[in-house]
Amino acid sequence: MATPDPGASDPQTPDPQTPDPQRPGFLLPLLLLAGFRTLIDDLHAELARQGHAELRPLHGFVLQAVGAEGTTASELGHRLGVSKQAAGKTVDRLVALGYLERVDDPHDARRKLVRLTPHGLDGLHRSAVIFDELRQRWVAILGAERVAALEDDLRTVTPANWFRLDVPGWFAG
Amino acid sequence: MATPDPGASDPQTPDPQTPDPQRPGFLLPLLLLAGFRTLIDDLHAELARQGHAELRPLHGFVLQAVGAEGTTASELGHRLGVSKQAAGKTVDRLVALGYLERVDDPHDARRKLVRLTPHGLDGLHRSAVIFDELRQRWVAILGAERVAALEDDLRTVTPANWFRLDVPGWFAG
DNA sequence: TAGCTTGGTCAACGTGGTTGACCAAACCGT
DNA sequence: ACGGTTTGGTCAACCACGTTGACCAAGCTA
Repeated sequence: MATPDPGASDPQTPDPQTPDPQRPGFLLPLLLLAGFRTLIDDLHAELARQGHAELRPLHGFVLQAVGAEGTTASELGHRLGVSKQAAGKTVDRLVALGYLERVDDPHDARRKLVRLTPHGLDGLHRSAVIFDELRQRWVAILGAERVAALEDDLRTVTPANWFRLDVPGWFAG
Repeated sequence: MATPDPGASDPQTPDPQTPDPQRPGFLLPLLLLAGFRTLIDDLHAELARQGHAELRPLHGFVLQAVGAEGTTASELGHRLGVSKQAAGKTVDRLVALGYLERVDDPHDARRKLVRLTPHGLDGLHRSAVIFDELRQRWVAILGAERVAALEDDLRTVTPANWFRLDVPGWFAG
């Protein structure tokens, strides 16, 4: 690593030229990511202001996936599209933060129910409210039709199974 | 293709079927993320088909950020919005994969230029082509005006500095 | 009862990020 | 010319989030 590498001559290009034409395809994913991250960043800035500074970007979706009724780690992994081990580790972290709790299932000694604590329920409700406010901010800027069209268009070009809408608990509370 | 989902995206239509009030704000970030990930997944499926199975989702943007002229790890971190250490580790991985190379800067013994190898250039060009094709696929589904409107709207609601358009090398080929 | 399936956990590892510390080279003001 | 500051790169430790594979206890079923 410390050995200098000879042979590199004339890497200097004082004239920054753009040889290729514009690639519009590169912008689309960036804009989608920017829109997503803008919402997420604003959400967590506001959540931190409201006493939930510990919540990481992913956690809100996990709380949403757990839902008011609770689930198991395996089912949670299925809902989130990750392995049960990954879901279990995420649950561990949220338990340590006080957002989730594990309780034994009296009907099945293998299962351990994952439930929202009051703190977790509070965070989930606040997330929903803040997301609604952020969407309203977009509506105020773009107009309701444009935002609705944006959502409709994205729903159209997105595989239907992306959201696992078949799984109960999503987007219902 | 577009499955009409009554009440899911229209806050003006009351849907007595759902117990809780609709939280439209939750859908917006998910749809944006779904659109982004759909593009990225399709890109990498196609890249793998074209001999770039090793490229991970992030790497295309890194290659784009490096650009044809090359940069340093610090500058790369600035462009990507991460620390110079993180950028350095990402460069390490891409060097190991044969997409980037490090050469000493003869004008400044501290700097180590990061440049695309021919393999990296090939991957970058293929990414650009595939992204363009994916955007064309969206245009075929939604129409050119809707896709353009979607991009315009996202640009409007996104902080201007998100893309670091001031930094040379971005989106210029 | 025997055997398969399911839910949870542990271990090892990979990727992508962070801070803090440190060093050498470059820059700059006296 | 010297000495202090800035800059570029690296190392180390750590964290979040994901993967496979192995394993075990409990439940289900032929």
